[in-house]
Order: sequence, then C-alpha cells, then structure tokens
Amino acid sequence: MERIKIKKLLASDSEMGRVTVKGWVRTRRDSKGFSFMELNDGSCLGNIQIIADNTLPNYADALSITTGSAISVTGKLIPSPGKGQKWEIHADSVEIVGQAPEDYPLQKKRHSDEFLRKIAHLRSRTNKYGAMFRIRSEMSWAIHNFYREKGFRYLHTPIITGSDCEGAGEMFRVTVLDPVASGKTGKADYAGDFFGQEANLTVSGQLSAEMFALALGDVYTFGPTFRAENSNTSRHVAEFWMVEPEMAFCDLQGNMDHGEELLKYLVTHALEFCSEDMNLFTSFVDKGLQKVLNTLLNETYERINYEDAVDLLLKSGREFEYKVEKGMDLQSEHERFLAEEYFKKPLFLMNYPRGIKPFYMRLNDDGRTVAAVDLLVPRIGEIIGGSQREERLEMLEKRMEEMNLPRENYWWYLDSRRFGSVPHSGFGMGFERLLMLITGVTNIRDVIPFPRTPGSIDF
RNA sequence: UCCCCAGUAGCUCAGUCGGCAGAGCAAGUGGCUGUUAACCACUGGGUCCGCGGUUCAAAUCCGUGCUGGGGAGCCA
Repeated sequence: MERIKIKKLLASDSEMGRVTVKGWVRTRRDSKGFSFMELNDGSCLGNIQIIADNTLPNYADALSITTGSAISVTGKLIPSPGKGQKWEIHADSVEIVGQAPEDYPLQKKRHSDEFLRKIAHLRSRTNKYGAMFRIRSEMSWAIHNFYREKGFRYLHTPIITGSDCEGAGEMFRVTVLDPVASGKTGKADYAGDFFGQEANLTVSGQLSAEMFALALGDVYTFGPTFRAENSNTSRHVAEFWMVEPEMAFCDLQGNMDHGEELLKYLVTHALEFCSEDMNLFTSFVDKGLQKVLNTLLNETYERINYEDAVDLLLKSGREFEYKVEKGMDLQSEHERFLAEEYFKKPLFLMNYPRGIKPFYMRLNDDGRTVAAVDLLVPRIGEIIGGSQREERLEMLEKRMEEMNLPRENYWWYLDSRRFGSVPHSGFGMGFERLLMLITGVTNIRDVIPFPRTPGSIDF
C-alpha cells in the first residue's frame, strides 16, 4: 500500500479507512491491552499517535519496538478519544522495518546542543533540528522564488578558482600534488600541478557575477563558499552558503533597497510557509524572537553613513572596551550597540573609509570614502556586505595600483570596464546567518547539516 | 590565534577542608493504567578527559596536552 505522509494525515478533515505510514518511533507507552506509539516521518514537526491492540498477530514484536526504530503501520485514521491530538491511527498491522537497539543515543528528553553536535548524523531526528532543516530547505526555495519573480538569472560561478577575489581572507588550496613530496623540495611546483598554477576554493563568486550582470542584467549566485580563516566563533564556519546578487545599472541606494526587500521577503516566507516549525523557535529557543521578526518585517531599516555612526558612537557617552576611532573598522561591540540599543532595528552602514575596504568598491566624490554598505542586524551583526562597484577603468586601475594588485591577474575583470562599463552593485548575504536570525539559534554550527570548523571535519 | 570557563554513569549535573563515587532522567526487568516528556517498584551501569607531579591518601592541589563552550580578532 502506498505510503502517506504524516503531515497530510494530521491536516485531514475526515476519517480515512485504510492508510499506511512509515517513520521513526519517538516513544512507546504500553497498556495491558494495547500499546501507544508516537511516529514521526520528518514530513512535519508533529507525530501521529499509533494505537496497537494486543489482538495483533505480531503484538509481541510491537512490544519490542524501541525509541528510534523504523516501522511501517497500516490502519484506520480515526478521531482520537484521548487528549492532546486530533487524529490517531488504529493499527491493523505493525511491521518493524529497522530496529534501534537500546544504545540509540537520542532519549525522549531534551538534549544539549553541544551533545547533539557530536551526533550530527542523528540530530535531525529531534524536533528542533528537524524543524531547523525543514526551514533551511524552505528558505533555499524562497531565495530562488524571490529572484525568479524579480527576473534575476541564477548563475553558477566556479568553486575552484585561480583568482584571489579580494586579496582578503585565507583560502583553501586545491592541488593534486603530494604534500609530502613538495615538502622535500621546500617549495610548491605549481607548474606541475593540475591547473599549472595556484588554485583555491572560492571565497566569493562576486567577480564572476559582475561579468554576468553586465550581460544578463540582474543575476545571483547561491552556493557554497570557503574561508580558511582560523576563526573560532559561533558565527563562522569554513564552508558556508552565500547568496550574491549582482545588478547592472544599480547604485548604492538600489543595492540597499534590494537587501531590505530580500530580507523582508524571506522573513515573511518563513512565517507563512514554516509556521509550525517557526513556532518551535519562537516558543522554546528564543522568547524574544517574535519581536525581532516583527521588527525585521515592519521597520524601515536605518541608513547611516559610517562617519555619522562614528560621531554617534563618540557622542553616546557609552564606555566601550575598544575606543571608537575614525578611519578604523567598527568593533563588534560598536555594531551591536548601534543595532541592538541605539536604533533597535537593522541598519545599513554605508560609505566607509577607502583604506579599510577592497579595491573594487566605488570611490565616492569626496575622495575619502567608498560606496560600501553593510547591513547590521541585532545579535548576528553583519548579515550583508556589499558595495557599488567601481565601474570607471582609470579609477579601478589606480586603486589596484595602490593596493599592489597585479593587473595581469585581473585582465578580464578590467576588460569589463573597457567594454560598455555601467554602474552596478551587489552584495553577499550569509545564508547560515540568515537562518540564525530568523530562528534565534545562536551557534552557526546548528544551522548547517555538518559544520566544518578549524580542527573539525567529522561526518 | 588570544582571553575566560568547563570536562564525573547513556544524558544533565552535584561532589564541602584532599579521606569509601552520588542524584535526577535514560536503559533493563516486573507491575498498573486510553496513554501522551505516563506512573510505581526493583536491577545493572564509572579509565572522575589523557599524561606527569605533590601527598600516607587526589575527582579534588600543581604542570602539561586534548576536547568542548563563551568572548575577541577576521568576516558572511
């Protein structure tokens, strides 16, 4: 008989004569004459209650079913006389598909996130992580929906790259050379390597995306990104997913409009299409989450120049551990003060000093600042980082010279400024940080299936 | 990478001044009940993170390493 998803059964508005469900048992409770089981199949947060009478031919088997076991049940969907659930299945047959022995690590009680991280291969069988990864899936679709509706083209930029996108951040090397052998000679033989030159995992698809924005108009990438920084924080992983829109004929204001629209769309989508799972997070993970989500949805995001933000911090009278200094990048505590205490809502910080930003950001008319923009949100900090790109060939070349970037490595990038260059803008949004924001989960390792961090690549 | 904290039963944790290794939950067995983080009783379960040191005696004090957590830097 064809399997039916529990999500569908729980949403039913009438009895069903004969259905088959398959899933994993969360808990079993016995009576003398019958046994109750809570069955979950991952289709939704809720379980369906199974009742098995001792008149079943294999009732002894049913009594051996343990937490974590996989079973297949056929029976009638009937209104439950007990409290706590609308429907239950009165079983005509219960078949054990896969028994889980007593050392099954998940108990029918709350486990710590730290413990569940050590059994990341099983944690998605818990309520919280099941909900998390359903939301993660739904948010991925929402991103594609958003861009498709807006006429953006989905672009697949390379994972392996020869270019060092921003000259910032440590990169993972990609090689077929034997590290032991190359250690003997004392230096790497790139000419003998697969690509004949140094190759790395991408830290951003931006430069490639710019080329396609200048052809297809509006494009976006959404894929894995790699940073080999030795960052040990709750907001960093070595492999993460990033959304990077790139828009032709778009200035900094348009860039911010787009970021705000995207974020609001995604929050709306989560609340509309993941309401049951979202409810778990607003109720149990973070009591203040609903308020944060309301703010994200209903407030107009602040837009403030870097220099004005620095003035504001200096005048705040607030004692910071690190002094606020003009020309320096803001510290985490400064960003948090602005987003969480001063404005109490998301804010775009724009027009940073040129000295602390990469070469491709457009130089403003004041000559001191560039058209950079970061979106800061409460708790997470920076969730979006972007800029209007420098579209003027001479200015771009000058900036590259200042930063000692070899022009020949970027010949193709510079070509885009020689042939029909136009103002354009874009940004990167960390997908995991988005998930943290909308679920209230505070550790990035808990929003990605198998996190990769320094010294840790299990699973 | 730096600063701080932690590591004791399957899980969460207590363990006082250095003096016999503990609780709750889970698991196993039995009982009871349209049950629902069921309930009641009994039972089993330990490399006190590893290594070294101090001491008559170390879970406890000292050193060191490993692992995890929080914060910082870097960033998304």
